[in-house]
Amino acid sequence: MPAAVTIYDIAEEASVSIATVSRVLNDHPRVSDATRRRVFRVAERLGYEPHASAQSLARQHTRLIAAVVPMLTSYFFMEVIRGLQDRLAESGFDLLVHASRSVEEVDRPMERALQRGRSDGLLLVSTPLTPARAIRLARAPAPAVLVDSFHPDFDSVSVDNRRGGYEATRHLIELGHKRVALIMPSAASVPAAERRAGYADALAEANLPLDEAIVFSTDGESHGYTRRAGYDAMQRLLALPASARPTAAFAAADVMALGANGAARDAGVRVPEELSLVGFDDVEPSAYVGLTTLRQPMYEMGQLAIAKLLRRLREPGLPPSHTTFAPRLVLRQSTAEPA
Amino acid sequence: MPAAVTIYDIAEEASVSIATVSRVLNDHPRVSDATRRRVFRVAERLGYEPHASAQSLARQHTRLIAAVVPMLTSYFFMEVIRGLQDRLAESGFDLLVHASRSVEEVDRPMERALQRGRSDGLLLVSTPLTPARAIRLARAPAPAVLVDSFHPDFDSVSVDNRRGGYEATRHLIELGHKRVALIMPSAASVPAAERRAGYADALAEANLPLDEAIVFSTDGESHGYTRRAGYDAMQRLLALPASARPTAAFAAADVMALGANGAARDAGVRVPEELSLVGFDDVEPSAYVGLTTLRQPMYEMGQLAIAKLLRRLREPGLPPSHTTFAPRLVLRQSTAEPA
DNA sequence: CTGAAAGCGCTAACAG
DNA sequence: CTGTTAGCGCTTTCAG
Repeated sequence: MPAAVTIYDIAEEASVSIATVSRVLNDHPRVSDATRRRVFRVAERLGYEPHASAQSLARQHTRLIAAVVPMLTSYFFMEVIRGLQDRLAESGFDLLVHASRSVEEVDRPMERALQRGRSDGLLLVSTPLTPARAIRLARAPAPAVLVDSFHPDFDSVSVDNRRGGYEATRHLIELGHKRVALIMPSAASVPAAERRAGYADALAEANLPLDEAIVFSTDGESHGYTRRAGYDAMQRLLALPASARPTAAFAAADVMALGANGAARDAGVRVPEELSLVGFDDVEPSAYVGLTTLRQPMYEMGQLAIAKLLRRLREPGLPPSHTTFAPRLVLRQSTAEPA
Repeated sequence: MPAAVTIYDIAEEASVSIATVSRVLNDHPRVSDATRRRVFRVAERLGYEPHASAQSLARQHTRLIAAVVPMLTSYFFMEVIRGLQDRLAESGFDLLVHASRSVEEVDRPMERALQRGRSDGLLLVSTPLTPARAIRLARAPAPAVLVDSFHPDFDSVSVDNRRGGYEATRHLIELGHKRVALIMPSAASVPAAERRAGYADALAEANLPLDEAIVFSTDGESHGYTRRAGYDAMQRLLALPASARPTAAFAAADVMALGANGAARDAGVRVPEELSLVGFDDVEPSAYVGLTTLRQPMYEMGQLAIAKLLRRLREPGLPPSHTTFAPRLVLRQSTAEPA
């Protein structure tokens, strides 16, 4: 590898000082057109490119945005990240991705992302802001924006989970279902708990009882947002005596709905003829399978999150800005009137 | 934000020089246990953390690995990235992700990733190495490894596409199909062209003619790796007169197979009863849909790619190392004997 | 075992 | 308009 060319080399070749070189490279106004051109030509000829670390150190910022994301593999995060990327591409910032295996293990990557000189701003995705984390974030030099979670002190972008849970359940009730089950991940997941509250709202509004016997919640790693957990829950549901069996189910996450759908199919129970099913998220496979669900605008959430972060980088003094999207009911083929 | 603490602060508090502080922080052996302890305690108390850019500049490396990936959104890439991440997590390196909208637009992100002082190594995913790119990479200070593409001069990890295409087609032929269509993205895509070659191999081996009328290839953006393109291809296939219609199809990518499957369903053609279908990749939705396909070990490919890169960082002189995985036939419900 | 000092490559006053 | 000179925060000889 040929010795890297620095501004000193350019300065020498162009017979100017390094200060001048730096000026033209950062197109500072106070430079004569003649030298400007000369320096540019030399830089070009030598194939100069600035040294990122040196610039970061001198400028005291990195042009890097860090995203901390649990379980990178899920469709939800893919979409969010796609939104981030697209919005970021126009901005000259690059993306540093810190993934963790679960929501619990997010602190280490977060710590790394927060390290001095690592990045200019932080995106915390789907990570509940515990008091400890809030304190840590508050005294960090870089601003943070929350995606899919909320805290009064920080910019955030999220979705109205309670309302989504309500609409999912109401849709089922309006179709005529009197007994609708809830399949959900661990109640320790804040969004899940909110969706459950919405479920309860809809039931109450329709004067339907909330029967804990048909609320299937899952614990374990990744808060139970898995196809497997949905599959198991549906098996339990189908094991209920005919008299007690619900005619519909709201799964508080599409992955779970997909698993539940698989369990129904394996048990020979037809969806929606014998059982209606609605999910939450609208991840890609849901379209293939024809799952009715509540759509979160994941891509837009990612875009907006970056917009907010860039804005705050520009104007640090702004009060925290919160945006809550309304989830939208996407009607497909997994729901129908009860038999 | 409180003024950041530097090694100067620690040095002062601990009454030593910054050189000593630096030594204990990098656990250099030649330091007395007494001062070592003292410095550590002060650093701890002050909540010191090193400045990433300053370290990078002084050390002349970043502990960052850059991955350049087209169409980040696809499941294939997410799995690869998950492999990268998991293997990376143990290593102390962080991941810088550069995404582009398509294979063509990969040069800009690649350029950024290659900038001096940006990262220590590069992962080029699913990007054909044109001569120009090969030259660029060869004179870059950072080593690169290719994932899902090949070039003799660089480490690479890929899959035997030709063999996969061969096995997919042979599977269909062995079931008794005499007329099997090929649904593929643009032939400009190298992996697609290889899979097509495998398709031709299997046909030739069985003394079956290769009928260009039932080879449906797609052009356009993202090389046609889309659900839509698969859908359209299947529509064209189904529009063929009954006598000319194939009884099976090999789609050279799962996304396309999924789209094709949708088109069949929409046309009332049952899979596999009336038409067998096999895909390539084994992305997640394929399992939901029951698609028979050829699996690429995406996660493992990602892991291995990082392993190779870290290895090369350690031993730059090594000759290029190439690994080719054999795709594995995953039997599901989309293939059967012809009616 | 420890300190002084010279960088790493670039930016940004401050003079002129 | 341009050059000199301090840094940015850390690592690493080189002496001692």
